[in-house]
Amino acid sequence: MKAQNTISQMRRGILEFCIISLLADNEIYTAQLIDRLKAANLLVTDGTLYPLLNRLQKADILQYRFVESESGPPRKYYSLTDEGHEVLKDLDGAWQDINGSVEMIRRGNDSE
Amino acid sequence: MKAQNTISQMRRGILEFCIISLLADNEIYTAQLIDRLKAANLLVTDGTLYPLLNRLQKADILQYRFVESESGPPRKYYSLTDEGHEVLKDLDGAWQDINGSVEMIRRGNDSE
DNA sequence: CAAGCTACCTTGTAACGCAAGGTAGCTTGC
DNA sequence: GCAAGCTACCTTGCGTTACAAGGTAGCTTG
Repeated sequence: MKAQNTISQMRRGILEFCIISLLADNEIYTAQLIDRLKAANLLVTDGTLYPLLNRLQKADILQYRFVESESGPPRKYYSLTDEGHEVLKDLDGAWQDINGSVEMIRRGNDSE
Repeated sequence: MKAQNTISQMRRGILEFCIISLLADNEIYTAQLIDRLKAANLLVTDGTLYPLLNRLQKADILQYRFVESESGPPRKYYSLTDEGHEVLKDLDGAWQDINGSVEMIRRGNDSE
């Protein structure tokens, strides 16, 4: 299917947005994040996620704390910083704008 | 603004989709395409567009014909191939799925 | 104390958008 | 009839990113 490349690209673009959204009100760690994304049909591997989380953390958008597990090594639980919440607001607005743009383009064609 | 990188990434992902959508019912050339995208708040330069159009054409999604201009060099007017229309259907479905995923993630947070 | 699981991280590859620079057809002014 | 300038198309080099594959180390279990 030739659309596949394009579709994964569309997904890529919103991955960061989804992660930040998921962390807005929850303190979760990587494996949970992957599960949540999977539940929303956004497949990701941990090799994608770890660099991304580190990048966002260095950008002061995310913070984490180590939490010891009952069965295994400690986990990094991530949450948004204050700045992260600001960024989320911006992204939310941007998402709605983009949505509007796409709707405009899709509808524009039908009438022309 | 730290959200800017992420926002351009979101836009990138849908650029190809928007281009294919714009060509669905119109035969247009590059400069017009840029104008249409600009009208929908999606800024692009021609350096981005030409390689993209060539790629889509090689993938049999787009076709073009040269049309002589009244004032200047001839223009490549692009349109969708039959396969391009198929791809568009797929992309349209994928877009709605992604939209659903994002909505699910955005709402999921409010209630948890 | 060894085997196995879980969690975190790194490296190498390929794709892409974009800025900058380049080529060539066509018109306009002299 | 030719030089200057505009328009349209295309290429190159760079930085960023997702992803697959491979690696390290804590913790539990027999």
